[in-house]
Amino acid sequence: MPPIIELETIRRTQILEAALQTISAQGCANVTLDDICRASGLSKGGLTYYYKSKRELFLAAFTEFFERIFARGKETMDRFDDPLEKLLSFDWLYNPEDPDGFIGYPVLFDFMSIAVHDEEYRKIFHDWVDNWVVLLKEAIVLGVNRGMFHEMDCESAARGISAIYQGIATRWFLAPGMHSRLWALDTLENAVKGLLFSSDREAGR
Amino acid sequence: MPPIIELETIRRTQILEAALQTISAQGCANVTLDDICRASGLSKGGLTYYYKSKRELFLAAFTEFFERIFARGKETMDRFDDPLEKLLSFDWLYNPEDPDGFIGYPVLFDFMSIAVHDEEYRKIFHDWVDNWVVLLKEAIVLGVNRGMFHEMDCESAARGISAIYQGIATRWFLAPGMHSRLWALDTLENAVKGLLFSSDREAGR
DNA sequence: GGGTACCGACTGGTCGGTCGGTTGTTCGAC
DNA sequence: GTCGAACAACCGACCGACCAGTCGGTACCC
Repeated sequence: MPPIIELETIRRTQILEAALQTISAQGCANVTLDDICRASGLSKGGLTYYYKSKRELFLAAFTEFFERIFARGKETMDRFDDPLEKLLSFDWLYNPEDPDGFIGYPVLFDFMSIAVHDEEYRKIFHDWVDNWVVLLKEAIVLGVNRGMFHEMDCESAARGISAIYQGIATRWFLAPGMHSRLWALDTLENAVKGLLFSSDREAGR
Repeated sequence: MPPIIELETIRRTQILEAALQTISAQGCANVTLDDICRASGLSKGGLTYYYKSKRELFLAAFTEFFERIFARGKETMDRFDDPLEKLLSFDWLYNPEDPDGFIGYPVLFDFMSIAVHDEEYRKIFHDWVDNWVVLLKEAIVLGVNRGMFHEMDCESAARGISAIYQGIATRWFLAPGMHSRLWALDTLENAVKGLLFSSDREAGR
């Protein structure tokens, strides 16, 4: 009788989880394979059995990370019906109590600094951004169709909102003493409204 | 007769320049002292003579970097009289031809990913952000005094504008194919106007 | 007995830091 | 005026720590 869940699946998620935790806590540059072995409860040989190289493991870990964050975002967004509320539903990003979100920042920063010099990493980043854009764009189109927002280049606006989220998040996370959760939410709302309700905005990019 | 410029000053800037170029091109994690030696034209011994450790050298390089960028921003901003124009004067950030700005992105990304796990780095980041905030806040206060913007918490708004700049810049740099210069400028303008002209914005944070 | 899953000692390469040495310059003693 | 001591500026071979990847083994199952 085969096991209900593939052992391989268990091990791989176990390893990726350990990798993400370790990367988040120590930063990519300071993570050794031995660290991940310790965190995952496997030996070096065991690790190598599932991931042939450090690079392969890291790429898998980051991919897993982006999938998780995106799933979380989509899930939260789907809870709202109002387009504007959908677009502002990512306040869990600015919640230090939130385990998913908070652990993610160090991972994201590490990822981006690597992506600068690495084509394959950059590709993952692009895909991730594109996923967000599709999601946000749907909400914007919905708002336009309902007459809440005026006509606009919805994709550009979606990219803008996504970028603004990240900019605010960066400050909020790296300098929390000076940037409160309230500041983050307030700034986000006004900036997003600036994109959606600006009177002189044209449809062209 | 002593030399007109201190030799030490020449060497130190020579080394820091080499370090920044190398970091920008290869990424912190891939930079060795030998790389910087090669780039600066000094030997390992010569390097060590001026900077006792890799960490000390890197901290000095990053500090130098932040000073340069800030000086550049201030200089550009001072050219304008109109407060709104001042606040939108950083379009050189979104110019791939600009040597200062463009080389800076990889450096900034590297810096932030280290700052996550390093108190001393984080301190430098905080100071840098604070400098920007002071600068932007002055322009906002000016606008409020002239009656162009309504009353608001000028510091919060300054922090918001600064964060938005960075968010847009991040996307523009890391995924240039999907985020044109025009998109960056357009998004920036609307988001900033959202902060400055929002009707329901209160003075409290 | 062959295959899957895993172990952990070992190795080879890399890199930050060290250190003995060299060159050139200044300056006081004679 | 010159000798040499002291020092600043710099060189580059070397060392030792660290670490990714390897590989011969083991245990268990079919």
